[in-house]
Amino acid sequence: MSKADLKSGTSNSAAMVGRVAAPEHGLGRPRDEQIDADVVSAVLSVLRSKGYRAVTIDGIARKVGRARTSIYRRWPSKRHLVAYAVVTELGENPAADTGSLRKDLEGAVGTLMTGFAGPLGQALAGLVADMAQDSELADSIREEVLAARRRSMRDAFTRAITRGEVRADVNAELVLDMLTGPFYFRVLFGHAPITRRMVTEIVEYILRMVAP
Amino acid sequence: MSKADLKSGTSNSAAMVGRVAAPEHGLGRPRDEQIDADVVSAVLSVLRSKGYRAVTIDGIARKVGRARTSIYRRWPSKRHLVAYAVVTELGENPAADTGSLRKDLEGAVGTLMTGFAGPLGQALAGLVADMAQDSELADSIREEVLAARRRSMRDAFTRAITRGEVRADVNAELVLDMLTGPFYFRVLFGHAPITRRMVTEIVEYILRMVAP
DNA sequence: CAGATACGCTACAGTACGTAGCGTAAGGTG
DNA sequence: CACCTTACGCTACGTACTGTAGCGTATCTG
Repeated sequence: MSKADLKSGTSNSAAMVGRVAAPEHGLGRPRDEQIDADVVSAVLSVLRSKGYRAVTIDGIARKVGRARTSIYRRWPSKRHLVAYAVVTELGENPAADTGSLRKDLEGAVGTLMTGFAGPLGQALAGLVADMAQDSELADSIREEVLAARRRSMRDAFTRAITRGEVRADVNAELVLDMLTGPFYFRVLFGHAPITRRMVTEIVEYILRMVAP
Repeated sequence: MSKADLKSGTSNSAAMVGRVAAPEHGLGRPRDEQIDADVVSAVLSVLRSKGYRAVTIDGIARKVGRARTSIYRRWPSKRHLVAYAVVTELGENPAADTGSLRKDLEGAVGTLMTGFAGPLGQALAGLVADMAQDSELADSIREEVLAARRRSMRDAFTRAITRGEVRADVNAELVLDMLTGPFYFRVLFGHAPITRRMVTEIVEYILRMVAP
């Protein structure tokens, strides 16, 4: 599945975080791909250093030395742009299968932690607010930020169940939320730090919880 | 501790979600308390029906038939107003002590769930975004929305430890985040519903996890 | 009565959003 | 080569909301 095929308000089937598509018949002056790359990296840079609110279309345009309209040609709004930038940087999430539930989970949760240390962590609060008023964007973000990780972790549990390491009747959705929810919770509310130790500790607790 | 003693940007010691204080010497025309009440209830009503973004100072003022300036006289900004309204409606959180850890937790988590079904649930995403760029407001909200509940739950665990129902070496902060984080997670991302069954189930899982 | 503050009103300055129109640039196709 | 089409940069709008300021009037205390 490639990115970049979600038109302004026209979702086809699966919600996606994407750019406005360029025409397909190949006529006319082609898009300057450099602009896409520069804009995305400028957004990530501003996110890191000053947070979501500091990202403005005008500011990004000036930063990359382009016209505001060139940005609106690609993304219908600021929230789409930020979502796209963050998802692009997150990249794919390979579903690890180490044969050990503990290692599978530590891997998945570890990459989550790493992601939260970057622009995603800075952007998340703003994106969550945008999700609350744009259900289509909400679908996209749930799909591209949450779903892939959840699938791989769910699979890890399934494998562990067949190996007999985990009770067969666990509520996987709830367990996944207990496993990852605390990271989202902490990054959004800032009441406690997110550490590497937290990763091993929470996995330890989850394992104890789901043991037969 | 009474509300209403946090001036525009001047916090005294403990961060609070409050109004701008009226003068104390009793001179001059007194504030019309009716305005405070009307404004707060209008905010809660708009939160319920249309969400955080739909709350605008101008809209609230027109809805209660008052001048915008009368609102700014009481709250320095929209985010303070919304935070105040939500916290006011949440009310106090009595730390239950039923003698049973299970019941203590089900009670505390149950009221959290109930709160999320109301205006707080609608406001949370917006408030989280505001917290990210206003550290003073973040302190206030952490204190008034999270801290009281956490304290009472922490106490419940402490009592359970002395009764020998819970391992003495549990990481209370982490366990609390595993207990409540999933609710925040779901209300903010909407990937799964928050149900009454979820309350009993998550408490069940937590109990299994912290058992000696 | 004088002093002090609240209230409503109007006006303003600022920020950001997203849209529209136009001249020019840069590719394809006949 | 002319022609079509689209991208780009620019300028100008229109909209929405924020938060502040000044002023006349209302309402309290002493």
